[in-house]
Parts: sequence; C-alpha cells; structure tokens
Amino acid sequence: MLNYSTSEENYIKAIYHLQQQDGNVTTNELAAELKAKPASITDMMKKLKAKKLLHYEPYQGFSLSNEGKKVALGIIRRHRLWEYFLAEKLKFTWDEVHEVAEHLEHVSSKKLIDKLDEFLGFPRVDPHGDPIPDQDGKIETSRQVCLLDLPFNKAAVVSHVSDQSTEILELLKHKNIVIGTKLEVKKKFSFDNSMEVKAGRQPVFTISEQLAKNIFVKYGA
Amino acid sequence: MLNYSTSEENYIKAIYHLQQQDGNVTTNELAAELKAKPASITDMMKKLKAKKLLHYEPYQGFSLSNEGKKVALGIIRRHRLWEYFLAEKLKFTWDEVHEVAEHLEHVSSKKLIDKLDEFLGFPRVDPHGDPIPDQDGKIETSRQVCLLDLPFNKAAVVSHVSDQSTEILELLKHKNIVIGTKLEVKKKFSFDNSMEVKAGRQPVFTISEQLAKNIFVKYGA
DNA sequence: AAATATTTTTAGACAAATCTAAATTATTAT
DNA sequence: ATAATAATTTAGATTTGTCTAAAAATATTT
Ligand SMILES: [Mn+2]
Ligand SMILES: [Mn+2]
Ligand SMILES: [Mn+2]
Ligand SMILES: [Mn+2]
Repeated sequence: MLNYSTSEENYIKAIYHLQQQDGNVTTNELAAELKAKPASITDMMKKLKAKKLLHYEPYQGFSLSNEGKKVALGIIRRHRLWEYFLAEKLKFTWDEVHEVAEHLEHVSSKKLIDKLDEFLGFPRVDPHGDPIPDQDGKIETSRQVCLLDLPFNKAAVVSHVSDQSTEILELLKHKNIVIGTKLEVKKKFSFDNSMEVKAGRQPVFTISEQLAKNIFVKYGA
Repeated sequence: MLNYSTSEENYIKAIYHLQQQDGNVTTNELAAELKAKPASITDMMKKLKAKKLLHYEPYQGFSLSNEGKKVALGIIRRHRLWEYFLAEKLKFTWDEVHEVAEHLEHVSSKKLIDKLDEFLGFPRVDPHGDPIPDQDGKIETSRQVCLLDLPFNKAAVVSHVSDQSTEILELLKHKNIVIGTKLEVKKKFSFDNSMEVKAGRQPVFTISEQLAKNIFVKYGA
C-alpha cells in the first residue's frame, strides 16, 4: 500500500462517506463537503484516477475503485482508533475528538496503528458509535435503523449519533442518552413528528424530530 | 502562538538542536542535518526571519530568536511526549520511537498534548533520557557529562544516549545498560580509550571509546 | 596579496494544491 | 426543440517548498 498526501487522503475519505449514500459522487457534492471549489475537485479527481483509486469520466461523477476503498478504510480505521483513544484515555468529550483525529489520521505508520488498536483492547466502535475497520479493512455493516423508523415498543440500543456538535452532545447529556442506552418508542405525534421514548427506569421523555433524525439504533433480529 | 507548517517546524527544531553546540548555525550544517540543499536553507531562513523566529544576516549564519526558541521547545515537547507514549504504552523499542514521533510532533493541538502529558503521568525524560519541556517550555538543563569524562570511582547514573540506532540498542541491551543504570569507571586504557566499568553486582565489563562517547551520565553534586 | 577553494546566495524552474474567471457540457423549463 | 440555468471542466495564476546551475561573498593557501 503506497503512501498518499494528507490532501489526497482527505479527498478519498470524503468520497467514501459520500458514496455510502448515492453510490456515485458529484463534483459539487464533494466541493461542499471539503469546503473547496469545484475546480479543485476536478484537478484532484484526475490525479486520483491516474493513481487508479477511483472511477471517473468527465461530467459523469466518480466513485472509489476497490483499491480506493481499501485506502479509505485504512484512513477511517486510523481516525476512529484515535477518536477512541482521545475519548477513552485522554478524557476528551465527544465533540472534541473529531477535529484532532482529523490530523492524527494522517500519520500512517501501520505498526503505530496496530499497536494502538491492541493497547485500546481492539475496540469495535468509536465514540460516536461508528464501527472501526480491522487490520484487513473489514468493517461491521451494522444493520441499524434511524430512531424515526423504530417501531413502537421494540427494545433497541442507541448505536450511533450522526451529528457531532457540542449542541447535540449537550442535549443528549441532558436526556441521559449515550451510545449503548437501551430504549423503546412509546408514542409518535404526527403534528411535529416528535416522539415519546422510555429508557431504563427513567420516566418517559420527549424527543424532537430533529434529534431523532440523528439517533440510530440496533435491535435484535 | 501561531501555527507553523510541518516544514517550518522541522527547520526550527533542527536549528534548535544545532545551536546547542556552537550557538550559531551555518547554512551547510543545517542542509546536512535536514538532507536538503543549501539553496533551500537560504530560502527558508528568509521566511523564518520575516516571521521573527530567527536572527539572520546573509553569510553570517543564524540562530533562533526567543520566540523561535519557544516554538522549538513546543515541538520538542510534543516529540518527546509521543516518544514516551510509544515506548511506555505501545511497547515500541527504543530505536523505533523517533521516526513515528517525527510525524506525530506536528499535530499541534495544545489540549491534546497537555492531556497526553497528564495521561502519561508528567514524565520528565523521553526514552533516550532527554528531558521533556513542560507546558511553559521550561526544560531541565541536566548537568550531565559524557562517560568518557567521568572520573574514576565516581558513582553515576546513565541519563542519556545520544545515538538512537538499532545497533547501539543491541549493544547496550547486551551489556545490560539502560537509562537509569548506576555505574562507575574503574580503569581507562590510553591505547584505544576503552574503559572498564562496574554496574551494580555485574562483573566489570569493557566499553569502547565509540560507545562511551554516546553515553552521558549524571552524578551527585 | 593573489590565487584558489569553499560557502552562501540568487535566479530560474518545477511539482503540489489551491484559487478565479472563462469556456464547455448537461439539465431543466418553456 | 430552444432557451435558460446549472454543473463541470479548462486555462491561467498563486503559494509553498523544493531543486539545479550560476554568481557572489568569504575563507584558505600559497
Ligand atoms: Mn470523526
Ligand atoms: Mn484529515
Ligand atoms: Mn527523537
Ligand atoms: Mn518532524
């Protein structure tokens, strides 16, 4: 596995995340994600195509090749292991880990990462509940569902929060929700799509549509 | 404190180390240290002078300003804390830590480093025995002396090894010498400047001039 | 003190990564 | 099917960091 520049790595990772949705990624989408101009995207796409990391035909959008996906998963592995380290060992709060991990992820010593993984006890998910790829780039495709779509009275466990802001963290903390919290939906109101939820022995409480949209849960087969 | 590029940081750190000897650093010295061409050094010196990090007049060599020294000590703090982390927590051997730390040192989040320091228990020296600057850039100026210059029968403690190669590590391991080993010099031979040394309860053993040159010790006032 | 050698700087080129503005292609609406 | 709009690419410029080759300054020898 060759080495890539910090810039190339940021592009590759962003494409990986974007293509989870649509499969194909457009110039403008990626430009928005990376806060760069469309012209810069086109330049980099040519370079990454030349390196066989992605499929790209002018005006047709792009998607990672198998090699590109492997590279992306390596970066994501590093990012999430560092996030876990920052939260677990250095006691960073949830909303502080991402920015620092954004830099640490580019230190690409394989030995460093594998030893870090071991030191951390081979964690399966990062502090936001996202799965951590293993040495071979294998990643759990967690069959999770948005809290909005969880059926009534189905016991489920919070597995992921997609927003990473300080603001959502404050709200979740107030409502005693963390990754791993067990809960079930008791009621939904079509007026504002808010819902009432029961978690453990706490009294039932309300969750807004905006909040529920960002919470993902897993529940038994 | 502003942020500097990886390249600028590597230059600043190298100047700091070189000027510990002579006080003033020359273009060729720094070029050799950084494996760059002299022309590149001159270019960067102009830039660092413009940023007031060093004193520089054409043809006169250069040295860090007070601001430059502060920046250097920040980089060295990061480098040595990561080296300690790698050796102590991730069980890297002595000769493996430097290369990885060379990259980690450029992740310049103050919070990251201060929390890492705390997590590690505020270590005073890195795995090579070099002192670690504190948050304010204060660094122990350890009154240490080269083993070559240690008087006979003076009990001293190994505090620093200046070479960091796998080869010297192998030799030191064989002779049971680590940072912290207590020893005294029993005999010196002027023919080859080799010496006989006693450490703890081990039988007396021989150290070559080349090896002694790289070992530094501290001894009581 | 000249001549020679060494060191350092300058001038000009180049690659990487970005940008702005203009040109091109594709999409959407009439 | 045209025209208008939006998305994308191209052309050319800029910044950072590096290099080579030539020029200039300094140091060393004779
Ligand atoms: Mn993250
Ligand atoms: Mn990043
Ligand atoms: Mn080191
Ligand atoms: Mn470095």
